[in-house]
Amino acid sequence: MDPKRLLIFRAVARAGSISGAARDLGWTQPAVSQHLRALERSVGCALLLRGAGGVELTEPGRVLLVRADALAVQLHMAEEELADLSALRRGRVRLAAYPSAAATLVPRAIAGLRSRHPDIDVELTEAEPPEALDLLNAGDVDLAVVFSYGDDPVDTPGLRWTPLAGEPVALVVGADHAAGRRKRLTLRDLADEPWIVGCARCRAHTLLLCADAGFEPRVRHISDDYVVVQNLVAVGLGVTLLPRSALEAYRHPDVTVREHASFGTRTYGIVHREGAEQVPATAALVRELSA
Amino acid sequence: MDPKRLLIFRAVARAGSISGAARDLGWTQPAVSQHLRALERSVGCALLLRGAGGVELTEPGRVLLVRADALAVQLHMAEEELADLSALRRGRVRLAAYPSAAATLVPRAIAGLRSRHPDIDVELTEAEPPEALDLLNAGDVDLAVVFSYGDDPVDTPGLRWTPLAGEPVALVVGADHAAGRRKRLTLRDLADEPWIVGCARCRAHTLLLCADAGFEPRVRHISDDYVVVQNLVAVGLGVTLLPRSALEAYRHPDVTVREHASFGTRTYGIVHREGAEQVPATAALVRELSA
DNA sequence: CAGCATCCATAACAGCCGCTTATGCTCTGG
DNA sequence: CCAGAGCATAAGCGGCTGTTATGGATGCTG
Repeated sequence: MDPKRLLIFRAVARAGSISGAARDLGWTQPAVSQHLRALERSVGCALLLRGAGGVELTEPGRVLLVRADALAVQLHMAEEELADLSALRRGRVRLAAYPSAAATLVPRAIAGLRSRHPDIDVELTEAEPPEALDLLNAGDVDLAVVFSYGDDPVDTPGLRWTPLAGEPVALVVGADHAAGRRKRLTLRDLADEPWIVGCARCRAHTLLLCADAGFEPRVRHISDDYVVVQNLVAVGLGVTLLPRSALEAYRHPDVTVREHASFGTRTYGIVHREGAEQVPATAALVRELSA
Repeated sequence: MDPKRLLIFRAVARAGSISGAARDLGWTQPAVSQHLRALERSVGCALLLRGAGGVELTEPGRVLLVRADALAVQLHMAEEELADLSALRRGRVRLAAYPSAAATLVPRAIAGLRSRHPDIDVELTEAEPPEALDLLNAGDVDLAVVFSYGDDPVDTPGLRWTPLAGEPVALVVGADHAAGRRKRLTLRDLADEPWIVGCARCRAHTLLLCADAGFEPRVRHISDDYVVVQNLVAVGLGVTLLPRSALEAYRHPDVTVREHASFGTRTYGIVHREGAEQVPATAALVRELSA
């Protein structure tokens, strides 16, 4: 049974005549008449009695009308819901972000989105870039904020990487460390210090920079957590490199921070599945994050 | 939004891939692919993310799927219900019948219908022919059992009259009436008796027959009710003409009944709106009544 | 009571939707 | 690295789905 014909039948029942339904539908009368004939043939019994002055439903017709109404309701609700989603009157985005972004960039973006579109829900999951990409691939999130040190962080096909901005990486030493008082501080100056590194990517970046500077750092502590790392530095247990956003999110009073081009930059950006940018709520959050 | 495309979308979501849905639908993959594109264009956002190995729903897609499922349910229920109606597994017929038919022919037909199709409901309204035709025209009943004295009882266009059978009309006199003992009894013999007549049609028939017999009857009592009429006759308050079915429905012990060709015949039959014979339950009852 | 308006059905026709075939691309897995 | 599976696109064609044209039946109305 063709649902389109069911809706035409409904229009006829509603209008009380075939001609009336045709006017309502913006069609000609024979078009409606033919559809009705086809519908009656497909269901095998008369749905309406033709008489002068209009039509009247038979018992099967009345039964069918109930279903046709329900069908129209579902269709209408579907249109309404999608219109809401498209107009950002409601929606949901599942976002993954690494900790320091989750503490700085992301809250600002969510607040901006909420002010413009109060009924868009954002579900945030904190995850380091590799894990965030896994979540994306598994379909557990729609969007991920990740960082990279220059290279393309995405290796899986089907994912799209959009870099947003670079942030300088800073050298962090204890506040009472002698190096902190130097006018020009280079990595080389800290070749003999114990080093603290973070996740695999950050660790690789540190090792690379140090190698360029001509030494191999002694890695004493490992932690992803920029609060932990700064506390270690603050009490003199080592030195480290941290991107600006981590220091923006949390700044221990007893550390000294030095930015310099030689410490490199970290790029952060957005990753989403191909096509996800077509989803209104996701696109809206992307705009907020890009702003 | 085209409901057909909604169902195609549902098939894709269900199959997990466009190719799979195409196989389920017995179509080729591009056909489904094109419908999806059209659907996504019409709703204005991506409904599914294409990836190697299949597709995955977006948030709008998941929302839409709920509606598509509901739509499919309604469509399926509509098909089921109409199939039931067509197969006479359920249904309803509203029937009007004049009293003596309602007491004889109709109960037999309803019983026959019930034995064959237990879930067809028959709603009986007792009504004399003119009123029955009004009920038909007003759409309050689907079928009417009416009688006539030879002429076509239907004057309204859009109604179809199907005579079923004729039944002899009998002369009814009191059991102790002298006329009852005559070998050959004619109307002429009762020219001086008080007469009892029924409804307008029956009355006209009686007057016509008497006029043919050469006299004008003195109409003393008027009643549609064949029990009332026979009781009047039984106590000697008059004579009357009654069709055989009225005497089959009720036969007072103290009346004498004489059938003769000269008393005429009454034809009973069925009237329904044009097209109503296409309604399964109505057609089934018509068959029972005609049997 | 004729005449007109309304309603429905049918026939014939035309355009476009909708499905097919054909082809190319990407990604996966052995 | 080469099938195998999945999806997109282009092009073509058949048939569905509209249209116009016409006729019959009913009912209102002057």
